[in-house]
Amino acid sequence: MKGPELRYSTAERHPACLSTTPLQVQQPKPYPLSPTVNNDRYPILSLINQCNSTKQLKQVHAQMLHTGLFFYSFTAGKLITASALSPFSSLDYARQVFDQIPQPNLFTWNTLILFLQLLHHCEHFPDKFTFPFVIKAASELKAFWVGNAFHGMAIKGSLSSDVYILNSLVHFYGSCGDLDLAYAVFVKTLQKDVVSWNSMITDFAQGGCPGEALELFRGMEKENVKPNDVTMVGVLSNCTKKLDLEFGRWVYMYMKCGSFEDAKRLFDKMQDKDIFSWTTMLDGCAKLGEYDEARHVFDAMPRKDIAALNALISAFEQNGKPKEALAVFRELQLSKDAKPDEFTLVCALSASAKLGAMDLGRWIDVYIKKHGIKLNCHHTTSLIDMYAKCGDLEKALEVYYSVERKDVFVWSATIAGLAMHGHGRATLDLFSKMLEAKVKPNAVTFTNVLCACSHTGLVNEGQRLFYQMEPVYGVVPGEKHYACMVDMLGRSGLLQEAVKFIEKMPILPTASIWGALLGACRLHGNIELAGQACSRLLELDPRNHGAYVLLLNIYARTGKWDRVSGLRKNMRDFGLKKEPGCNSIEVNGIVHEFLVGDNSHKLSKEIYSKLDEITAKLKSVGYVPNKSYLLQLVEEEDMKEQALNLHSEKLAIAYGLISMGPSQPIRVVKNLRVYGDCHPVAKLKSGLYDREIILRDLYGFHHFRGGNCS
DNA sequence: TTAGGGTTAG
Repeated sequence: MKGPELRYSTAERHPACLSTTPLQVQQPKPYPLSPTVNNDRYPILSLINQCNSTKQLKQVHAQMLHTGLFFYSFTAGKLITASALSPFSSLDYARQVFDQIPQPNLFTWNTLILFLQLLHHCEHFPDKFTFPFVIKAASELKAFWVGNAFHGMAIKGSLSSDVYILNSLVHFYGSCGDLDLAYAVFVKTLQKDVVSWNSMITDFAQGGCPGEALELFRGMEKENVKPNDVTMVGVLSNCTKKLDLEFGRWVYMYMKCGSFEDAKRLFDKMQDKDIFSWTTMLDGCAKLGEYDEARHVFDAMPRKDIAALNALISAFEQNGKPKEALAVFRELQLSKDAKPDEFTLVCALSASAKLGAMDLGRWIDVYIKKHGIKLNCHHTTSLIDMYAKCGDLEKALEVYYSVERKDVFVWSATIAGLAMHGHGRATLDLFSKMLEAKVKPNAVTFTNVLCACSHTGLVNEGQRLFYQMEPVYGVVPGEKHYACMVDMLGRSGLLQEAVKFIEKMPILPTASIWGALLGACRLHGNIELAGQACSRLLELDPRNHGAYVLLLNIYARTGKWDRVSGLRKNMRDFGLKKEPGCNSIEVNGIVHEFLVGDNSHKLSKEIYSKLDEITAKLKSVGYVPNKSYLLQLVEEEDMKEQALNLHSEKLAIAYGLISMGPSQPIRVVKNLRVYGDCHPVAKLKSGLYDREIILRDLYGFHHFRGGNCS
């Protein structure tokens, strides 16, 4: 909200404002233009410089409004500087210019306006205490020309060796994105203090030059400047924010056991570290995968607030550890010190979605309603995602219909929900509605839509959309989209088209693209092409277990036993092991996990006797295990698993049958693909026990009801 | 007087 009475409130209270006739004071000459900013790129700047009357300036002003240049802070800033500091200056006009700038930061603008008034009305030249303030204001506004002019004025006022002013300028040029100028000022600072180093390090870190930041970080050590918490927090949080993990890990190692007096100890020794520093440290450790260290930091925190808890929960949640995330959430639920806030709820919902923990998800939904928390788009998206991933598409759609505000995240989550439940047409319809609502789709939206087309055989529609992505919607197709297209063509049997598509792609094929082709070959039994795709896939991803197994199968089937033994040797050499199949089921808000042949559950005995009962029942209705699945599996482990009827999903379903009420649907989440005879068996079970069974695997949902699969 | 800083979704 902006209003004139607010905007000028500070300025109008200034005694100088009582004067009606502006004083004419000698103005400093404009500082020469920075050599790194090209005047040709902004011809308007030359025009501004050439003006020698307010009338001319007004003409330029009008032109800037017309072309939109007025709405860039540095061109607008230049206009303000020109109108306020030029020989024909008029502060009233500068104010008018200021008045037209949309949503200015009131405080910083007021600082500048006050400064300009000071220049107009005060007979003393601003001193070394004035400049850091106004340069800071210019930094916040990223008003290059304004700050640049201050730089010139400071030089003119013989203040250019003051370390405070120089440090401010380093920060200023950095925040305007001019690292060269920032560095030039930094180098010229003769008596650098820790703030000088920190400013420049931060400029580099935020300006996308982590290498230079690190170099400087080392430079501090050489110069015997002791880094402080600002150094550490700045460097570490910048690299984790950008997920520049290599850099982050480097810094982390440096901190942990590095040569420079051990920065970790520095952190431990810091006297005045506040909760921000602690949380940054915690977040940094967690994001770098040092969970034990993160937990350690968390436990050592003298005071923990909700943000610290959130940092821990979200770090677990986003690094494939949803179970650990929910464990922390449970601690929070039990503790009286802190209450979950909107961040916590979003993280916990997301973790519930990943685990298929619908009881907890529903609890959060109720919590939100009970506490009258107004849904924002983050909540809405997470709720839709949670219900969809827990298998309750109706509930997900209910949330979607219940909210008015829908951003691209909300739309994309709903589209993804429809897609994962196999509703291709509905996905496309929703996508059209999204366009009608004038919400611009992004890369993720397209991945979801293309995925739906691929899974439901809507090849023409998918292709049409894919080729519209860039020209119509301005979304450049990425690896995932190309992989979707390969999957779409391959799945529908157009294997040669898929190969041609890969050859013509403007990007180099990645492992996931060969993986998509491989999947299609498996589906359509094209052994020759599968062999080629496998080889390419293994070149790029030599540790891909699935590709090895498939290639082994191909060689075994075609009798190429020498190759089989060669591959087996490779696998042993690489120490490759299959990712263990794991199924989870949530009962009364607790997620139980089962591995193959698992007997660690406390009700293991009951589960296995239930399994026997199920097997007997299945036999009695004439079920015969399909041995053909065995032929597809070369690995002994898989054979054993299959032969012993101990697939982990079977254990999970058996547990569901003994522990849940007869009307409750059994929801099982599998970390891999549902395969073998588990699908037909689950179908039979849903009929025999009159239970709804919902199986989620890596690729989507299988709903079983009354002996049928949707 | 100057530098920095924590947690959220598809």
